[in-house]
This record gives sequence, structure tokens and C-alpha cells, in this order.
Amino acid sequence: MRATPSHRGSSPRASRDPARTRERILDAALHEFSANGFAGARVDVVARRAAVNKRMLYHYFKSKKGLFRAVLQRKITERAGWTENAPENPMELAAHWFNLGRNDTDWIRLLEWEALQMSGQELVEEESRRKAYARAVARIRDAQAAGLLAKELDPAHALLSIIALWAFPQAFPQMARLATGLEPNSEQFQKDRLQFLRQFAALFHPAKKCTAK
Amino acid sequence: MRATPSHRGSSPRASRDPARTRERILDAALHEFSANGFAGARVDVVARRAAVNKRMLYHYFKSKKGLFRAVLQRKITERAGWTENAPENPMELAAHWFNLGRNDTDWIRLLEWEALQMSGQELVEEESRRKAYARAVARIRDAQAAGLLAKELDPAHALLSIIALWAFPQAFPQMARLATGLEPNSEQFQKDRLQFLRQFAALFHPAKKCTAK
DNA sequence: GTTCCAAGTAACTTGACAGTTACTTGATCC
DNA sequence: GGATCAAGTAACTGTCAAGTTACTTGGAAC
Repeated sequence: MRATPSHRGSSPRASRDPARTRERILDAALHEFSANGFAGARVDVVARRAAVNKRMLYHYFKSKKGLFRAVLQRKITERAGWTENAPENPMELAAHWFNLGRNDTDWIRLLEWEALQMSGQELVEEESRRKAYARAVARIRDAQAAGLLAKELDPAHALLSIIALWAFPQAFPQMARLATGLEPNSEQFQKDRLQFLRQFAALFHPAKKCTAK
Repeated sequence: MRATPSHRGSSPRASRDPARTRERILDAALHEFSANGFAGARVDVVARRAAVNKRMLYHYFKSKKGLFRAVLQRKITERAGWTENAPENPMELAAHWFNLGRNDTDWIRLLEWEALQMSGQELVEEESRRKAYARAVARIRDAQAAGLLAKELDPAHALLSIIALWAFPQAFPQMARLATGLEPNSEQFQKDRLQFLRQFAALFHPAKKCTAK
């Protein structure tokens, strides 16, 4: 067993460290793909940003496409835990997820590029993603049974709508700006949006239907 | 005043018709940009599809970017009428617009490409779009005054959410598929979604708050 | 009927970029 | 201590695509 070369916190010139190099490439690629999409991304820019020879990208990831898939794959596994320790009440999920997503705009953009580019073909990590969605749908069904959400609503569409409510302003910042006059990444916008989502959720709670005002 | 060369419905070889050529190019470009985005679109493909010499694109639109802007511009003015003859009740807008948008998936995709590419710079047709949004926000405010929607909600965020609810499955078809198991352009999905949006809207109507079950 | 210009064509230039070749360096195993 | 292979480098190549050059054609105005 070999010692990890990166054993020292900030070794000034750890001469070789494949795992770390791989991570550096992935970080740089995430940045570049998220900013420019697959077609717009430049392999040389990724290499420069990662401070790595371009040849190494092909060494580790075979092709530009392979790199893109690896970036998606890493992010998806990172996100796997989002359905855990989330609030039980479905409508509060929107506010909860909105909060989690604030620091991580790359994620929504990646999904957006994926949406625009995928045409028919199999998704990256399709199976595990499907399972994660199925779990989320099941939670909503439970919440319906518990009387937290109107039973007549299709739970899959409810999930889709909850995601839509938090992700949309990040996905379409120009529309958010046109509608509200604020930049969606500004403090003010995020405060307003969060308040809106909370009020919206409160309105929805069947239990509160006849108690509010 | 010169006679329009395209005076005959389907003249087999109208030798010159600038207006028509321009439209042909815009149609082809809409198709290409919507499918592949700005970076992914190929000028030669647009030219071939429009059955036009590539040089003509530069004649009419100056550059690839100019062509992209022209495509957006045309679509935006086409869409200007969407706020007219729409239902008064804001929550029913989602179902209404969803219906209108079904035949025209290019539109959402264009907005999506725009969202991903615009970084800070001025939008195409920014002023007229801002006005259209302001009109829509005003309508929601009216509806709130009329008791059709909870008054505490920020109307701009309400508008944003209504748009989110109908547009999201088209914008992120992969997520729609993962959540529901159906292709979002299938009959079944659209029927389900429409029903969901209607039920959702019905739940929201403050007047129904205490009458339902 | 000739002048003039918008409309149109084909072939070319230029630059950029994904992917490769041929080579060097470092570390681990025996 | 040298064989071996992963990690790494620099310079190159072939292709593709945006934009241009230099030219031709159609038709309207006088």
C-alpha cells in the first residue's frame, strides 16, 4: 500500500498525485461546462484552469464527452442525499431545497444543459436517479396519506411542481429579472423568493384551510 | 412601388424574393438554434435547410450572433399577445399557457438557451419584454384585489411561479420523465399535467377554501 | 437600353479546437 | 538497481466551421 502523496495539507509541490489531479480536472470541467455547455466548453480552457496538460484529460476521461459525463456523474452522486433530512410537509420542500440550491448554481445549469442536449438517448446515472425520484414521490404519497397535501393531486406531478417552484428563477434568471426587477442571485431577490415560497406553502396546508383569517 | 414577386401562391420558381428568403432563413435558424443552441448551431446547416447560399445569411443578418438575435426577436414579438384574452384567475393561467405552449416547444428551448448564454449583457427586446411582464404582474395584482388570489403573495413572484408550473416539464424533459415515467411530449403526460394544473388551481382559489370538503 | 444596386453564387481563408504522437519523469515492486 | 508502468509534457495534425473575396444575375428607374 502506498502512502498518499497529498499527505501534507498544502505541500508546495507534491510531485505526483493522480487522485488529486483527477479532482482538479473535474472541478475545472464543472466550471467550464456549467458556464458554456458541452458544445461551448473548451478542452484547453479546462486544462489550463486545472493547471494540467491537456493530454491528461484524455488520459483520465478518454474524450470530451467522457469528461462531461464524469462531471454529471459526480454531481449526481453528491446530490443523492437531498431527499434525506428534508421536511415532511411537501410544500415546505420548495423553500428547503431553494435554500440548499443557493450556493450551488452550477447544478441547475448542468441539468439545463443536459435537458437541451439530451435527445432520446440514455441519461447519465439514469437508474440511480430514477430511484431517487421514486423515493421522493413515495414521500409525497405518504404526506398525502397523512393529510398534509390534497389527495387528488398526482404525486409525481406534485414533485415536479415543487422542484419547478424553487429551481425556476435559477434556471431562467432573465425571466426572474424581467418579472421582479432584481438579479436572482442578489440577497434581496432570494429573501423575497424564500418568503414567497413559505407563504405559498402555508396557503396550501389543508389543515390551515379554514383557520387562516 | 414594385410588385411583390411572390404574388402567386406557389410560383414554382419566383426568381427573387428577398422578404421570403429572409423568412426562410429565420425559419431554418429557429429550428437549428432551438435544437443546438448558439455554440452548437451550424451556419452551413441553416443555409442548407433554408436552401440559400451561406453568404446570404451574412447579407441579411451580418453575423451568426445577429441571426440568433433576429430569431429571438421574431419569436418575442410573436408571443406579445399571450397576456391578452387569458383567464382572469391567475392560477388558471398555468393551465391556459401550458395549452398554448404545447405546439411550440421551440419557444421554451430558445428562452433556455438565452438563460444559459446571457451573462449580464442586455437582453434582446429587453424594454418591450419588461413591459409585457409588468402588464402581467398588474393583472395579478388586480386579481388579488378582486379576491381571486391571496393578497399577501408578491405578485411578481406569483407570476414567476405560474410560468414555472407550466414551463418546467418542457424545460427539463428528463426530470419530467424521471418523475412520471412518461415522455413529456406524449399525449398521456400532457393530459395528466393539465389535469394536475387544474386541480392545483382549484385548490388555490381562496373562495373555495372553506367550502371544499 | 443602360445604369445601378440588391440579391445571389462558388470557392477560399483563417483560426480554433478536439484529439494524437512521441517522448520524459517518477515511483513502486522484485 | 533496474524493469515496468502510470503520470506527465510539448508540439503537432486534421478537420471543421465562421466569415470573406471576387464575381454574376435580375430587375427597376430613368
